[in-house]
Amino acid sequence: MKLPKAYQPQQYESDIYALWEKSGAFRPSDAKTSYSIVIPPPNANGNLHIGHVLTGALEDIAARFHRAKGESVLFLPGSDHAGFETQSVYEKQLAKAGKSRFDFSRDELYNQIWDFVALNRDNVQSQMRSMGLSCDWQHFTFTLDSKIVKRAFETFKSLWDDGLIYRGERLVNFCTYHGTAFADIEVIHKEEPGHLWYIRYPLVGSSDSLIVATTRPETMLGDTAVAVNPDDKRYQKYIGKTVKLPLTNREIPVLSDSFVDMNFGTGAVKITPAHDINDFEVGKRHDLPFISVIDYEGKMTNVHSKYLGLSVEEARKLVVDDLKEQGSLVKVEKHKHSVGHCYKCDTVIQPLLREQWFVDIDKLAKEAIAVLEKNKITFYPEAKKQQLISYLNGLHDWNISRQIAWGIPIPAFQNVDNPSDWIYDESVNQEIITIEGKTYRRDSDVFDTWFSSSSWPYATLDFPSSAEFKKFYPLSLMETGGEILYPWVSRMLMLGLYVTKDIPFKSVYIHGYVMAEDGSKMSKSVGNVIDPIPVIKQFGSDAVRMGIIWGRSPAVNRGYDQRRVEEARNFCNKLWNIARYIEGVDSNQLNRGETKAVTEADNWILNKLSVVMVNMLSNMDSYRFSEVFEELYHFVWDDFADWYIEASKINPNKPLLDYLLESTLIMLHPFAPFVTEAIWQTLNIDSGSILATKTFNEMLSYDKNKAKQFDKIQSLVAEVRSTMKLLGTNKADLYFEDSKLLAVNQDLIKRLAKVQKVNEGRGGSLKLNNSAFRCWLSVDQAVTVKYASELKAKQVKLNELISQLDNRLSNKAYVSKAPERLVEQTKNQLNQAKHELETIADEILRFKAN
RNA sequence: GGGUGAUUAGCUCAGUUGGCUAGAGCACCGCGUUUACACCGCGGGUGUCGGGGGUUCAAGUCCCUCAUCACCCACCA
Repeated sequence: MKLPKAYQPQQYESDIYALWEKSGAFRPSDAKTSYSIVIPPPNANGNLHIGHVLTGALEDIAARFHRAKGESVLFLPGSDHAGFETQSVYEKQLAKAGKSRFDFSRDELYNQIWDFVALNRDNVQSQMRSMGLSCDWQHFTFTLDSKIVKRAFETFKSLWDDGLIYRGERLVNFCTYHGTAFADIEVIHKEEPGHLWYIRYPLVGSSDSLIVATTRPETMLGDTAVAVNPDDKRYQKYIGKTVKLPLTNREIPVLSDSFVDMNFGTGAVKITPAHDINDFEVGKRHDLPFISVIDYEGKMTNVHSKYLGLSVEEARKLVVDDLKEQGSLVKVEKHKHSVGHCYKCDTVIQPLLREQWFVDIDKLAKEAIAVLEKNKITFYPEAKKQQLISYLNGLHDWNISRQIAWGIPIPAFQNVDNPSDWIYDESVNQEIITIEGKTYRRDSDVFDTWFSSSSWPYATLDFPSSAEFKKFYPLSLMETGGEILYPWVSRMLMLGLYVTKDIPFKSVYIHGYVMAEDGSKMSKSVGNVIDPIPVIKQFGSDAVRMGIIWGRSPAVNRGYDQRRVEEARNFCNKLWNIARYIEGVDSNQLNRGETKAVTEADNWILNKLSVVMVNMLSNMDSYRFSEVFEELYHFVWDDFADWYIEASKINPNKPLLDYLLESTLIMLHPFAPFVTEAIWQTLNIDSGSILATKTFNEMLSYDKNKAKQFDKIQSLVAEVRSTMKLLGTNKADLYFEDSKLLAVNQDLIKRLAKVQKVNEGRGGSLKLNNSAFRCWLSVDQAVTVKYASELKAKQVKLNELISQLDNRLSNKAYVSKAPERLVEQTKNQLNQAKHELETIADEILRFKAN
């Protein structure tokens, strides 16, 4: 025997992966039909976690499945520089060494992070190999590779040329700790308890005053107006008047704007255009001055010297104290409100004025929505499509400037003598350039990561003219997690449509999260992140993959469950032992040479196999990974091992066993690539070939009637088994009458049903009533008493069923409206139940007579 | 404030266009050692499909409503 008793994954996995790579098994073939997946690149800065097994396994299953269908598959791996994410990780390291980013220039920092990332990149790749991912490593792409950078530049340029990019001074979400701006989506809003301060603003030239309510009193130092609703009768007389801003000498206008909610606070709102997004809009509409009173470090600026340089919190306290002292503070209420925080360091995000590059989103979003509404892209689950549409509908212009070092520099230069003169230039390795005698300075900012990664589906394929782009674009599948539906999927769609004039992918599959075992979210700070590598070492890569995808539906979060992994490990071993059994079957047995079905069982298993194959093809088309796996699992374990192999011990058909094993290995390979290949190689099935490149077997023909005969044998066996268990005996003989099928299969039934003898002819004291045959069991008189009570219970149940079926059939509406086959089926059931009931009634009478 | 999803066996969850007496794995109970496998085999399920209402011949599945939980989005000063 070449196969040892149990499958030991550790002994095979790395050799097998090396074999695959060496043989070029993962290179796209020449086949015309193509299938493509580009991996959502994991961060290059750390380790993969167990969630990556889910995403990787799903992609790999799809890739291997399509390879087995004979398609040319491109499964492209990559890793992500992950701009700000990675910089924060690196900054934490710096902090440990007692340094900070301010100790270095941006270029120095960039180079350091480059080295830091390079250390980790191989690690991630080797982890992906451990998971068995069948990626084409020759296509490996890093998000700072020149083709990705070049694509970002060109996209920026064409957006600029088309007037879809502008530089503007707008309010941005600014983290004063990290010193950079964020897109709206990167800000985490939290509901927090706060206060509502009511402040009196006296009218100029009158003893009257207006009272405004605010949650951020310190920003009053930057107020440039007070606004009321034009329909608010209380305040109409004040519109156009002027109030005096307390704590300052400034006088500011009272104006009307319909954005003001008459029912909130006092109905009069202080307007701080430089520090509040609504106020900013009001300021623009009414042409107000913009006074920044908070700087990029979160300190007070442009204010009276007593507040200058204070933090926002300190200033708030002092302003409130001063207002109180002045008598301007009318009252304070407790108030819950939503506050934006940096998603990385939790610092309160300040809306600050800053010049940034913005993408005008309107047209891009509209086109994306149109494509979605026309169902050009299939979503799994479908609900995600509608969510994406809603998101796109509410999208604001997109700030793509980041004030960090780690990222792709923005290829724009500013005229040092004329700040409004910006030009596009790709010489970003220079800080200063001279063109036509004018000196320009490079924008020191870098692109938002999502701006460059939006091109991932086509930049990786060398858009626009490569053969690969033509063959593999749009991608067949974008498989990713729900957390990046908005930041990434939406942008790949918008910019993909803009750049390539085509959808970037045909399907989007959103997986759920692998939660911790108790159902909570895995997080580094809680320390409940599961590292897949030790689990793979313990149970094998296949077991972890199958254990994780098993029973998971798209977009449903679910805890990691090690028991599933153990079960999957057992399943690998089951498969191993099926192979081991077949290996040991004497090849000089019957039917040597010709692969065809002979017995009822042979036909039956071929029928099962073809049903599984058909279902697999259709279910994989709609990415029902778990259903496909579960069906294969039950085919292998229940049908193949428990029934067919057991039956084949009576009538061995070695060529058919070989065929079944081969077909099963091919079908299961996408789910369990290592163990299937290990068996394939060890037994040298199909001399020297590699399973990973095999296509599905042709289905053998079989006789459906013969297959059905085995169903009958199966149910007889099941009835004998359960009856004997019920009686608590393992010693019984089976008698039968009038059945050629049973006569031929006496040995088989004896073995499967575990009776002592099978005899043709009348005999035995206990009639079986479920099966399609006239059969009796001979058992001791003593145990039949127990059986009688069981029969009575069965009688009750059958009566219930019969009346149910009777009712259904006497319902005219059912008979006339339900499909014919259902009505027919119901009739058959009724007849069968009645027949069974009669048999049981006879038996009960007989027992009474005894 | 808006939106989405969930609620099915002790546990974790399937159940696609409505259609067999609603399933899987685990757990649990019993029996078992036979040409592979104890990481095994055989047998064992009385579930108000969250509550209520509706549509239909037929509802776990479609509609309405209520309850609970989870997540997402949002500029109420």
